[in-house]
Amino acid sequence: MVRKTADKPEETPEQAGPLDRHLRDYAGYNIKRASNIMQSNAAKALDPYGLRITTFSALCVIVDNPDVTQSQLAAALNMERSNTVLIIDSLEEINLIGRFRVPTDRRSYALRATLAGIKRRDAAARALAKAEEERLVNLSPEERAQLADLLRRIDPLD
Amino acid sequence: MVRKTADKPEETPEQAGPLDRHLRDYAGYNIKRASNIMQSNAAKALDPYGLRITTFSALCVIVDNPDVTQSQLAAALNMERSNTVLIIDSLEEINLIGRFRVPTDRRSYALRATLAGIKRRDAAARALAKAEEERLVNLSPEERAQLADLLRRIDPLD
DNA sequence: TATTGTTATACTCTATAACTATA
DNA sequence: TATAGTTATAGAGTATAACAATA
Repeated sequence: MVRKTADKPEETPEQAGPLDRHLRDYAGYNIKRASNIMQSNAAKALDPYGLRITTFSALCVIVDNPDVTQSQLAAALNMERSNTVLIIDSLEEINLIGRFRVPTDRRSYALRATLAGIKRRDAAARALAKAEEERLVNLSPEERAQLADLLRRIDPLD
Repeated sequence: MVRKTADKPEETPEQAGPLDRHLRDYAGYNIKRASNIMQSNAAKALDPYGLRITTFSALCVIVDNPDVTQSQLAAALNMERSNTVLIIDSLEEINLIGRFRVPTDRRSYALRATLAGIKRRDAAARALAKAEEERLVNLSPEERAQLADLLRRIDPLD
């Protein structure tokens, strides 16, 4: 790799401002940065409960929707069916959920949370809500609702 | 793995609404979903220019800040120094940027975009802006500014 | 001692293709 | 044929530790 020497270092940048000033014009860049912060914050909050963001999300859907199938779960969380398998496996291994055969369609499994799963979800959900609360302290309730609304209009969800 | 049979399938869910209704109360969940959409949209827009999101972001910073160092770049993009290396490598391999030794501090490299790098950045930036425009068509200019402001208050940036 | 760039490594998330068993 | 779950695999992003060269 041939590397030359900087013979004429720029004394002042062409334009003032932060190094990423151009990127800040992109909604995707701002969303990604905020998302990274929220994700690492959430991961830290969930870790004491033995859950990652993906396993917590799946557990939430299963607790709230008894007998949901893996395909339905994948669709709800906007992920590939194949990627749900290991997530479900790890929740089943620690006895937070169970797979049950559906008599009327033996291809699919009905997923149900155990009592331990429900308790774990509830405790983790409270911890996560608290962690988000601390992180979003700069936003009023109205602003948080507004943020959710704007984001929903990027991702139609339903 | 012992799997039982669902002997009492729930006819109706405990509560109405989408499967992920509980998760939608979390800002992190909504941000992540919107972020995924913006990211895949951006990746598609940048692909024809031979750039990924990470290489485009780095190229942007280098074009706008001649002689930036790798450590400064890492700090600006909120990433680890070690992870900039391969990104810089790939930009250098296709001759969009160059590493130049700094006489006053021989530990660091000054990064500079080539003419081709500047042109590639400009073309890719236009394509990305257009792709975002299409994706954000449901948001007015005021709402986009508001979104950026709310996100910035989650990620203080400066 | 501290910093810059680097290498190696590992973990997670994501995406695709192909397989099986059932429908 | 089509669908549900599964397996294998690969790419990308992210994080940590340790090293050489330099300050």
